[in-house]
Amino acid sequence: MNYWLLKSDVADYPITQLKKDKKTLWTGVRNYQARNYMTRDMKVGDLALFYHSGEYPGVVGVAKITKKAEPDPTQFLKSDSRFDPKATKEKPIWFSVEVGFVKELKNLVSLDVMRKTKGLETMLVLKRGNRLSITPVTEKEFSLVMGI
DNA sequence: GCCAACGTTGGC
DNA sequence: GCCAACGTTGGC
Repeated sequence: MNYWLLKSDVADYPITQLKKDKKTLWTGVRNYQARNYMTRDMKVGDLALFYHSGEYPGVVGVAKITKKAEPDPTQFLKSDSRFDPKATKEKPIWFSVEVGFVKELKNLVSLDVMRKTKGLETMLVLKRGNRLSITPVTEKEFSLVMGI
Protein backbone atom coordinates (compact mmCIF):
# COMPACT_ATOMS: atom_id res chain seq x y z
CA MET A 1 0.00 0.00 0.00
CA ASN A 2 1.21 3.46 -0.93
CA TYR A 3 0.72 6.84 0.68
CA TRP A 4 0.21 10.14 -1.09
CA LEU A 5 -0.30 13.82 -0.62
CA LEU A 6 -3.07 15.41 -2.66
CA LYS A 7 -2.91 19.16 -3.02
CA SER A 8 -6.11 21.07 -3.51
CA ASP A 9 -6.60 24.80 -3.57
CA VAL A 10 -8.88 25.53 -0.65
CA ALA A 11 -10.83 27.98 -2.83
CA ASP A 12 -11.45 25.31 -5.49
CA TYR A 13 -12.12 22.09 -3.60
CA PRO A 14 -11.75 22.09 0.19
CA ILE A 15 -11.90 19.00 2.41
CA THR A 16 -15.36 20.06 3.59
CA GLN A 17 -16.58 19.59 0.03
CA LEU A 18 -15.12 16.09 -0.16
CA LYS A 19 -16.81 15.34 3.15
CA LYS A 20 -20.13 16.36 1.60
CA ASP A 21 -19.50 14.55 -1.69
CA LYS A 22 -18.13 11.43 0.07
CA LYS A 23 -16.14 10.76 -3.09
CA THR A 24 -15.00 12.64 -6.15
CA LEU A 25 -13.14 12.22 -9.42
CA TRP A 26 -9.74 13.88 -9.07
CA THR A 27 -9.99 15.85 -12.31
CA GLY A 28 -7.93 18.69 -13.70
CA VAL A 29 -4.42 17.32 -13.23
CA ARG A 30 -2.38 18.52 -16.21
CA ASN A 31 1.12 17.53 -15.24
CA TYR A 32 2.69 14.37 -16.61
CA GLN A 33 4.49 13.39 -13.44
CA ALA A 34 1.35 13.70 -11.35
CA ARG A 35 -0.61 11.84 -14.02
CA ASN A 36 1.91 9.00 -14.01
CA TYR A 37 1.57 8.64 -10.26
CA MET A 38 -2.16 8.17 -10.77
CA THR A 39 -1.98 5.78 -13.70
CA ARG A 40 1.02 3.74 -12.62
CA ASP A 41 1.36 3.80 -8.88
CA MET A 42 -1.95 4.55 -7.20
CA LYS A 43 -3.83 1.53 -6.01
CA VAL A 44 -7.34 1.24 -4.66
CA GLY A 45 -7.02 1.48 -0.89
CA ASP A 46 -4.03 3.80 -0.87
CA LEU A 47 -4.33 6.61 1.67
CA ALA A 48 -3.61 10.26 1.01
CA LEU A 49 -2.98 13.32 3.10
CA PHE A 50 -5.42 15.98 1.93
CA TYR A 51 -3.52 19.24 1.68
CA HIS A 52 -4.91 22.72 1.26
CA SER A 53 -2.91 25.26 -0.71
CA GLY A 54 -3.91 28.89 -0.54
CA GLU A 55 -4.96 30.47 2.72
CA TYR A 56 -3.73 28.47 5.74
CA PRO A 57 -1.68 25.91 3.80
CA GLY A 58 -1.37 22.49 5.43
CA VAL A 59 -2.82 19.02 5.85
CA VAL A 60 -6.49 19.05 6.77
CA GLY A 61 -7.62 15.47 6.37
CA VAL A 62 -7.25 11.99 4.97
CA ALA A 63 -8.62 10.58 1.75
CA LYS A 64 -8.36 7.20 0.08
CA ILE A 65 -8.16 6.01 -3.47
CA THR A 66 -11.42 4.28 -4.26
CA LYS A 67 -11.11 3.67 -7.99
CA LYS A 68 -8.19 3.30 -10.35
CA ALA A 69 -7.39 5.94 -12.95
CA GLU A 70 -9.83 6.54 -15.79
CA PRO A 71 -9.80 9.21 -18.53
CA ASP A 72 -10.39 12.68 -17.07
CA PRO A 73 -13.69 13.82 -18.66
CA THR A 74 -12.76 17.51 -18.40
CA GLN A 75 -10.09 17.15 -21.10
CA PHE A 76 -12.83 16.61 -23.70
CA LEU A 77 -15.07 19.51 -22.70
CA LYS A 78 -14.56 22.61 -24.83
CA SER A 79 -16.30 24.69 -22.23
CA ASP A 80 -14.04 23.49 -19.42
CA SER A 81 -11.01 25.47 -18.35
CA ARG A 82 -9.08 22.19 -18.37
CA PHE A 83 -10.04 21.36 -21.97
CA ASP A 84 -7.14 19.88 -23.95
CA PRO A 85 -7.55 20.12 -27.75
CA LYS A 86 -4.94 17.41 -28.28
CA ALA A 87 -6.87 14.78 -26.37
CA THR A 88 -9.36 12.44 -28.04
CA LYS A 89 -11.66 9.77 -26.61
CA GLU A 90 -9.57 7.17 -28.43
CA LYS A 91 -6.34 8.64 -27.13
CA PRO A 92 -6.95 10.40 -23.84
CA ILE A 93 -3.99 12.20 -22.34
CA TRP A 94 -5.17 12.93 -18.81
CA PHE A 95 -6.51 10.62 -16.14
CA SER A 96 -8.29 10.83 -12.81
CA VAL A 97 -8.57 8.48 -9.90
CA GLU A 98 -11.61 8.47 -7.65
CA VAL A 99 -10.94 9.77 -4.18
CA GLY A 100 -13.05 9.01 -1.11
CA PHE A 101 -13.40 10.93 2.13
CA VAL A 102 -11.84 9.29 5.18
CA LYS A 103 -11.61 11.98 7.79
CA GLU A 104 -11.16 15.61 8.53
CA LEU A 105 -8.49 16.49 11.08
CA LYS A 106 -9.62 18.34 14.19
CA ASN A 107 -6.75 20.75 13.73
CA LEU A 108 -4.86 21.92 10.69
CA VAL A 109 -1.34 20.54 10.45
CA SER A 110 0.11 23.72 9.01
CA LEU A 111 2.91 23.90 6.49
CA ASP A 112 4.85 25.85 9.10
CA VAL A 113 4.52 23.09 11.70
CA MET A 114 5.40 20.43 9.13
CA ARG A 115 8.59 22.31 8.30
CA LYS A 116 9.52 22.31 11.97
CA THR A 117 8.71 18.64 12.58
CA LYS A 118 11.69 16.37 12.85
CA GLY A 119 11.41 13.54 10.36
CA LEU A 120 9.39 15.41 7.78
CA GLU A 121 12.34 17.17 6.15
CA THR A 122 12.16 14.66 3.30
CA MET A 123 8.56 15.40 2.38
CA LEU A 124 8.41 16.52 -1.24
CA VAL A 125 5.73 19.09 -0.58
CA LEU A 126 8.16 20.93 1.71
CA LYS A 127 10.84 21.13 -0.94
CA ARG A 128 11.54 24.60 -2.24
CA GLY A 129 9.73 25.36 -5.46
CA ASN A 130 7.67 22.19 -5.41
CA ARG A 131 4.48 22.62 -7.40
CA LEU A 132 3.42 19.04 -7.97
CA SER A 133 -0.17 18.52 -6.94
CA ILE A 134 0.35 14.82 -6.23
CA THR A 135 3.39 13.54 -4.38
CA PRO A 136 4.26 10.20 -2.82
CA VAL A 137 4.63 10.11 0.95
CA THR A 138 6.35 7.42 3.03
CA GLU A 139 4.47 5.47 5.68
CA LYS A 140 6.70 7.11 8.27
CA GLU A 141 5.89 10.60 7.04
CA PHE A 142 2.21 9.77 6.89
CA SER A 143 2.07 8.55 10.48
CA LEU A 144 4.22 11.42 11.69
CA VAL A 145 1.75 13.92 10.24
CA MET A 146 -1.13 11.97 11.74
CA GLY A 147 0.55 12.13 15.13
CA ILE A 148 0.83 15.92 15.21
C1' DG B 1 0.10 41.79 -5.25
C1' DC B 2 4.74 40.03 -5.74
C1' DC B 3 7.84 36.88 -7.32
C1' DA B 4 10.61 32.43 -7.38
C1' DA B 5 10.26 28.09 -9.38
C1' DC B 6 9.44 25.41 -13.02
C1' DG B 7 6.78 23.05 -16.85
C1' DT B 8 5.47 23.92 -21.59
C1' DT B 9 5.61 26.02 -26.09
C1' DG B 10 7.48 27.41 -30.25
C1' DG B 11 11.02 29.57 -33.22
C1' DC B 12 15.22 28.54 -35.05
C1' DG C 1 17.72 19.71 -29.83
C1' DC C 2 18.34 24.24 -27.71
C1' DC C 3 16.61 27.85 -25.19
C1' DA C 4 13.95 32.22 -24.57
C1' DA C 5 9.40 33.51 -23.68
C1' DC C 6 5.42 32.61 -21.44
C1' DG C 7 1.96 30.86 -18.18
C1' DT C 8 0.86 28.81 -13.81
C1' DT C 9 1.47 27.53 -9.02
C1' DG C 10 1.58 28.75 -4.52
C1' DG C 11 3.89 30.78 -0.40
C1' DC C 12 4.44 35.02 1.58
